[in-house]
Amino acid sequence: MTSERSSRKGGRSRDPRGERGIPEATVARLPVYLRALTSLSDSDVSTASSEDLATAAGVNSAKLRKDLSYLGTYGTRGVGYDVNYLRYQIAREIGLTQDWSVVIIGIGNLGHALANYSGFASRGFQVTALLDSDSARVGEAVGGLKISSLDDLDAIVQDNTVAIAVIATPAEAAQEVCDRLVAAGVSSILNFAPAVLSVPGHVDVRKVDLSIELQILAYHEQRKAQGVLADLDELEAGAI
Amino acid sequence: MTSERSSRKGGRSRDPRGERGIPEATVARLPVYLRALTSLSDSDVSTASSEDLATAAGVNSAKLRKDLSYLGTYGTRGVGYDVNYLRYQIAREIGLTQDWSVVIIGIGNLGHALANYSGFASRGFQVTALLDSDSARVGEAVGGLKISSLDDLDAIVQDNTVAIAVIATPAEAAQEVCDRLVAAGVSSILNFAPAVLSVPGHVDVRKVDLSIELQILAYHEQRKAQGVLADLDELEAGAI
DNA sequence: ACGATTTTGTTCTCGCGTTCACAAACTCTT
DNA sequence: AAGAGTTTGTGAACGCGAGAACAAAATCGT
Ligand SMILES: NC(=O)c1ccc[n+]([C@@H]2O[C@H](COP(=O)([O-])OP(=O)(O)OC[C@H]3O[C@@H](n4cnc5c(N)ncnc54)[C@H](O)[C@@H]3O)[C@@H](O)[C@H]2O)c1
Ligand SMILES: NC(=O)c1ccc[n+]([C@@H]2O[C@H](COP(=O)([O-])OP(=O)(O)OC[C@H]3O[C@@H](n4cnc5c(N)ncnc54)[C@H](O)[C@@H]3O)[C@@H](O)[C@H]2O)c1
Repeated sequence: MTSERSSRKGGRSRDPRGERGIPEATVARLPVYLRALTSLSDSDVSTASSEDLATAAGVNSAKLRKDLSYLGTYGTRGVGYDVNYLRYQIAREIGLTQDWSVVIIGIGNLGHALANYSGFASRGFQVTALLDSDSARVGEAVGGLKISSLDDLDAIVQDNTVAIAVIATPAEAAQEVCDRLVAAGVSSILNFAPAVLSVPGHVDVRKVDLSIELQILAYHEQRKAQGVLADLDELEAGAI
Repeated sequence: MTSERSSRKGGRSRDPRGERGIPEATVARLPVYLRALTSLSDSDVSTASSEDLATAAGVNSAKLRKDLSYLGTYGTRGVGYDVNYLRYQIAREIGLTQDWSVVIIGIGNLGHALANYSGFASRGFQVTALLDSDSARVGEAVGGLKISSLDDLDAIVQDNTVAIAVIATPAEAAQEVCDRLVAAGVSSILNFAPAVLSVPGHVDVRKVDLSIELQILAYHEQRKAQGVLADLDELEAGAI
């Protein structure tokens, strides 16, 4: 969706190793369920039905039940799901029982916003380094961290066992930065630059592209407008 | 995708009006093709084959050809596509031959970055207003615009015939802001707040959720790590 | 003029994802 | 204890999207 699909072949179909895999579409929804469960838990709700959860997550309840069924049978028929128990199970499945170290490359407009964002830490993602190639920026403190030089990348990735990196550089620099990240051992990348990244098969790339989102909205908006015009034409043609 | 599907029923299947619709998955890729074409055009390439374009866009060439076939038959067999002609046709189809007026609500960390971003204007999206509820922020100039009060929303939307709004407020405020936008006549919303928005059927919502993206990466990362462990076990068990 | 070559547009097939619908399993009431 | 009422988990049907494969259409070389 909305985004570049993972480069690995998806699906729950038989793995070489025989492990059960969760469908990609389901993986993308689990975080939404997690958020809904956290919200319910904060309101001291201890049990919720698939209908309740589905409403909170903005999906249809059959889909939610099927999604959860890939994790195991954590519900009780006639009752529903234990909010805290299910929350833990989803968190475990996604891998949020451990903390993840994240580095951000390119501390410009967007990089600053990301570095100052508190919503990552609260979900188990610890920003451990900020990197920029601009020597004028190196040393500057942002969100409690000092900006490091890109030359320190290898050392930083090793020291913090970083698996996830965020690219917020201009598009021209994205592929080169990406290559250096991969060489340093990073195997998951979130890319904000409007560029197609090419990576080896074991590396996952996801992209966030605001211009594309706006263009998709524009397409539908244009269609709505055309519909209105067509309706007007029908009226003028005396179709009613 | 990465993102909340459009609320309208998708697909190219027969419309009540009988207009041909473009599949949602194709719509999401057209902007990528557009970017690739622009890049080729800037390098003075006048003709490109589906293979060339597919490589530049990071997709498979059969998929690209099929996508383009929904727009019309703009290629020449044995030759390829005229870069500028195709670029114009895609832009027209998406609705980029007109300019779109965009407003941003919530000018905090992220809102500032968006307001300062030049990449929107260059793709036909004109940011015409910045709104915030914090009276201390109203009047502040950001990226050549002054922040307006949320109370002026109705007037601003009317004056600029705004169809598209970007929500960058905290999650708690998102639904209320959304309701006000819809009431003012906005029918396309790009939501950055980690909240499920409920809107009437004629309004399109797309969401950009960084925490979800990171969690999806974490899931795959965890799986890779488990795979390595399993391999180690096999080794220890003398499987080789 | 014509065969070889290139490349598009489209048909066909397969697999994934969504949704419906219902039996199974649990609780609650009497 | 038994029947009524809930709610889960899943089998089955269906539609959309991806990709392989190929016929049709254009160019090029001779
Ligand atoms: N600002 C936004 O709201 C926004 C919105 C959508 C997309 N984007 C995209 O995000 C990216 C960043 O946008 P921005 O507005 O922050 O840009 P920016 O120019 O403000 O910041 C880019 C930063 O990257 C650094 N940089 C450049 N080359 C580098 C390299 N090789 N290695 C490391 N750092 C390098 C620069 O020094 C600068 O600090 C761009 O690709 C942009 O298209 C930004
Ligand atoms: N900063 C990031 O990098 C980042 C990343 C991912 C998601 N987000 C999400 O984006 C949203 C904004 O993040 P941020 O870091 O900019 O937060 P922020 O707190 O810096 O900014 C929020 C802004 O919204 C304004 N606001 C609050 N209520 C409002 C209302 N009812 N109407 C209009 N304006 C209102 C506030 O005055 C403030 O200026 C949040 O929902 C956040 O979760 C941010």
